[in-house]
Amino acid sequence: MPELPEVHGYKVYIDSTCLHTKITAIDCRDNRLFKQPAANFEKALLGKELSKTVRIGKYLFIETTGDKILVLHFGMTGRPNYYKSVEDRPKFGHIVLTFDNGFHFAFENKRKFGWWDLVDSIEDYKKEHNLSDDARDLSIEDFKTSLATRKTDIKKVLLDQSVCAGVGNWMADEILYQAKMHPKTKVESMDNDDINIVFDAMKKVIEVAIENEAHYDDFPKDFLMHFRKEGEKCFHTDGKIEKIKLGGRATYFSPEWQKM
DNA sequence: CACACTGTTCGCTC
DNA sequence: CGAGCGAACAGTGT
Repeated sequence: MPELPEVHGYKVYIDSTCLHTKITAIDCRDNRLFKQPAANFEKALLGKELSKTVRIGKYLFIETTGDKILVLHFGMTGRPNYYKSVEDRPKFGHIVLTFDNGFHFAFENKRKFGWWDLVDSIEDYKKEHNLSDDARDLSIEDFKTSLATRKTDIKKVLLDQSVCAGVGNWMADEILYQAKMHPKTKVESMDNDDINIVFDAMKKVIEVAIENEAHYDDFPKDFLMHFRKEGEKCFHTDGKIEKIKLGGRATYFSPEWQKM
């Protein structure tokens, strides 16, 4: 669920709610969501303020007035929720920060694949975890360099966070639909034009999704998201949408529209 | 009820 | 060392 456009929305949401207010409490119901001992988070956050957010792909870094930078990953089912009264704590709000204005920030995470970490440097973290530049800012040169050494299906490569950080399963399908390219196209078989087409489609999908605040219903009519389901009708060909497994993930595409 | 679903990480092979 | 692959992870929804 939360891919680049959603996490972008979460960043905007957090920027407009949680910054520049002192943190007075932190509560975590399940320490497995913490990549470090809970005491580290208390030490790094209590009495501090969140000051600035930086998003790279699906990772959200939150700088603080303390020494540490908070890293949030929403996993597959995460979202932020800023609320006023204690009884409004959302059901899956497993981690909650309380601010000295009385409001609370819940890190909702239904399936607990999300997590928090603490780091000293965003740049170091990006290097250690092999994250590319955010797909929204990625240059065509870097994209081409990444693809040059790859020998597998284009869809799998699009999902690689060291190639275009932020692209997830639905975006990869949408990018390839917009690019009229079969998801199993081998990267090594793609020529320069093919790569440019996929790159441009990626940029288009990102911007359209962000403009529409990742609200799929508002996407243009020719976007796969409206019929991304087995047996549905392709907007262009009226052919049926097919479902296959690629890299262990459900992949939807229109065989008549997307050629190898 | 068994399984699908989602993204990252780990362990393994080459 | 780096690419590629598949399993593991959690737990709700179907």
